[in-house]
Amino acid sequence: MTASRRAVIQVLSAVQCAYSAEEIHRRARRRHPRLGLVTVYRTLELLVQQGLARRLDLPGPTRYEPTEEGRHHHHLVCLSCGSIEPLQRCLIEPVEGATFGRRFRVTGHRLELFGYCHECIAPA
Amino acid sequence: MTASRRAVIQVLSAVQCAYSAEEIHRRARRRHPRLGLVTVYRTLELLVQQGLARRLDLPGPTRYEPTEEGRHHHHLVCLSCGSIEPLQRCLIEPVEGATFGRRFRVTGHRLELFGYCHECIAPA
DNA sequence: ATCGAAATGAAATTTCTTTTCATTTGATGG
DNA sequence: CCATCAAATGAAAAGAAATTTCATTTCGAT
Repeated sequence: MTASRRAVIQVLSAVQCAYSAEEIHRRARRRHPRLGLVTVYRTLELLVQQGLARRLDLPGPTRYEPTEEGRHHHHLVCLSCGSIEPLQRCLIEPVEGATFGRRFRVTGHRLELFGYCHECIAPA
Repeated sequence: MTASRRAVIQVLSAVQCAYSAEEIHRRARRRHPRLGLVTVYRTLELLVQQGLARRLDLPGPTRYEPTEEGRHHHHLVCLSCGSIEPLQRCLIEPVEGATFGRRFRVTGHRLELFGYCHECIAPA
């Protein structure tokens, strides 16, 4: 456990929803200025493999968020401005552990709802 | 309507599930060999905006598929080999048109199930 | 056929991510 | 407390995916 990792982990755990590696880098740098972006990528990769972070493939850069118990949520992605809001309710039937299709064993899921955020519906 | 677009549209409409721009390019080239990858990107973007294609952000390159009525489906993404299978059943409650969270208006959704495909569970 | 706007393709560029490699760090045992 | 050494780091370079630029071509309406 190095200072670099600690900085990344600290920032990520404070994230509620969907930060890009660059955003995490910018924030973690405040604590640890010599931190390289590469290390952020490597640490995030590590956390994903350990199940501590989730990776979100959305339009634009890959985003990450912590996988805290009891904080399962989905995402509302604005098609106009690209903003992302969490949606606490889970809208799907439990699928983890189930088997589908051609004997495909499910271990996780990801649901994104696309549409238009409040700002974009009613511009200031 | 140009020959290039026709080639891309023809290939895309034959796709059932999740092709990358490069794959579409390779196939469309068989009909129209001077077709550039750039035009494939541009045409796919156009089709997405017209609601004729759906864009899938998954690990790796962005994938595309036609949005044919009555063919709504989700994806089983193998975490081991990266293969993608369609899942015809829709597991979520209808959300199109509904409003969630901070007055977010939903127009579409995307569900991906992650896990391990038959091949990867029981290697040959 | 002719014209003009829209579309095209090649090349260059940008964005995001990963690899390489010399240097630094930190846990471990003396 | 310090020496050791594998693991981790960061800078630079490389690589993948997607976009922009711009001169040329194509389509379709005269």
